[in-house]
Amino acid sequence: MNSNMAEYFKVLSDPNRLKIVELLLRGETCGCTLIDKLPISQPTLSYHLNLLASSGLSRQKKDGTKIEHFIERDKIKEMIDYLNCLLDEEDKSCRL
Amino acid sequence: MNSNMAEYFKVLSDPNRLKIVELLLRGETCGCTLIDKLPISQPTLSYHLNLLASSGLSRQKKDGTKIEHFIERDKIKEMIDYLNCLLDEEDKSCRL
DNA sequence: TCCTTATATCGATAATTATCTATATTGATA
DNA sequence: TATCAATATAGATAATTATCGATATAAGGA
Repeated sequence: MNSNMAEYFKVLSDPNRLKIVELLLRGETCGCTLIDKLPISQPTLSYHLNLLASSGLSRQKKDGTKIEHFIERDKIKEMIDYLNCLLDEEDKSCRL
Repeated sequence: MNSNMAEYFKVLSDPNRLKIVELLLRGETCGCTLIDKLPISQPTLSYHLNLLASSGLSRQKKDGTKIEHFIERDKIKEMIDYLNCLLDEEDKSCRL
């Protein structure tokens, strides 16, 4: 169960990337609007958005010259399940 | 709310450190027993255990020559709350 | 007091990371 | 086709990170 977890946590471990995740989950979809809300350059934003996608935590959809980004909510849920599992002393089926 | 989150995620983002957290939550308390279950040297283990404590995710208690380590379960709960908050579109009180 | 066990510190290092500027590519539109 | 907007790539870099071996410290027990 924890196979990908360290990697997922790593994705959320950078403040700017975490902010990006928050914004994507609050309605933003486009790098072109994210860029104005972050203290980073466009190439750096591109780097983060790619990292997000290649970790599997987001999915991309091309729309003309734009790219729409969507957080994979199920992956966040997996993280929540994992953490609950960590805290759960009873559930032996909770394979770590 | 997300003030410490990136840092907490960073603590869990290293596979060996995550394993340490799992072991501490499954009954281990001592570096001296952890060391046999991890593919790292004693100084590296010491480094991770210190990082864990200085992030606030664990607490230490001296016991003679040993040191007992305890995960702060409330901090893990905070992480769960934060992630739930991320996914929750309704709750406006969920300040990110 | 010496030995043993647990832990910490030092110094070094290879790898990774987040960042930048400059430039290229891609696709839509005037 | 020339231009513009969005994104990507290249190349460089400073900072951070996880790791090690060697050694030091601290505390308990024979």
